Amino acid sequence: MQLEEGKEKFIQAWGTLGSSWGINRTMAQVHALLLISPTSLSTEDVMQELSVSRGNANMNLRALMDWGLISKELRPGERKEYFVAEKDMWKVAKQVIRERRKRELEPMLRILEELKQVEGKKGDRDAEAFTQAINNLHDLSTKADKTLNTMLRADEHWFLSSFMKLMR
Amino acid sequence: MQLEEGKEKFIQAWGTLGSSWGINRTMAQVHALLLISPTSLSTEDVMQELSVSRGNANMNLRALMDWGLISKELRPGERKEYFVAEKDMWKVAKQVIRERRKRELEPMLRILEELKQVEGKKGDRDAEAFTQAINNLHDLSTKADKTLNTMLRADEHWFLSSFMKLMR
DNA sequence: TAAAACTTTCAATAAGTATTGAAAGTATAA
DNA sequence: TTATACTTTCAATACTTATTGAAAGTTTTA
Repeated sequence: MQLEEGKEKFIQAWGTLGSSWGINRTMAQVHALLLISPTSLSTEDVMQELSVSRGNANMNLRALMDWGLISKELRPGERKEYFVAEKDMWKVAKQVIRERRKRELEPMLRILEELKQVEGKKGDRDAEAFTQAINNLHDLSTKADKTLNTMLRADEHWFLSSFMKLMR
Repeated sequence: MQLEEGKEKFIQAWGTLGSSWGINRTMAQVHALLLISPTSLSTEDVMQELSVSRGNANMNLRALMDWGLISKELRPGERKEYFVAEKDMWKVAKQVIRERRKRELEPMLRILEELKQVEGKKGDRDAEAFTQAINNLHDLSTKADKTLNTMLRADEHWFLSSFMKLMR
């Protein structure tokens, strides 16, 4: 396969994967583009490469900054802003985990804690099933939260070798 | 908080969480409804409780079956089909991991393998950055795949206690 | 201070996804 | 076999989310 075809394919695939993870397609494509780019790119470059409007490029570049997946790079003597992606995939994965934990897991934990306070007549099957489900879910979520937290503190070597060895 | 309000809140929250994970809101809500129901429910029950159409209820119940998160329950002497959700949250989590691994991680691995074959002139920075990114990603994905595979074989006790102890 | 070079916003619109409901399909019972 | 009790399908439609592009905003340079 030729390089251009490969790039195209990768950008497409990353965009599709993003969609099934609740990430807007263009955002994932911009990320893919920057991941495989040896140099930093401007908004114009992104518009050009992906054939998207200025507004769209701008909005998704900002979103990627919010997620901590890319950063601005200022070239001396130039006014335009350029963007680079973090290239270390383990760092990328950790950052995504960190953000989703903050944006989804933690709010869900707060809701589950609130729902543990639900009152139901003792002996009511509905109330018992509810309490049971909420408690189990809260328990699992708490454990997942702690596990993720630990993973995030671990470095790649630890995660990928010691941990792997232990697991097999 | 009263039981009814709690149920409502949980169904809403689960639906919202689903959306940010690429899962259709109604599907997540049907799942939530069954998770907190002490008895199995029919399509009619689901339509009633969530105020959705027959078509919608049917389609999402099927999708949940495809994901292996709920199953049919036939009541002796009744023609109608009833559905129950797996209540063990660890099993639920494992099943979701299993499915997403199959539906997303594995296809992505196949694509990355294909993209490792991309030809680029030696010394071309673009080609080198591309190859580098693909290789790193393939490497991380393979490791994640193996780790998930191992996790799926582990039982709850192992995962949540031995593993947790080791991690801290 | 004004013009130029850029970035951001946002209302309009397009594109994508989910939902409805009635009709068609299927299986059981009479 | 026909009627009944369900389940499934799917074209039309509603709803949600993403995208555009022009205008407004901001910063730098002359």
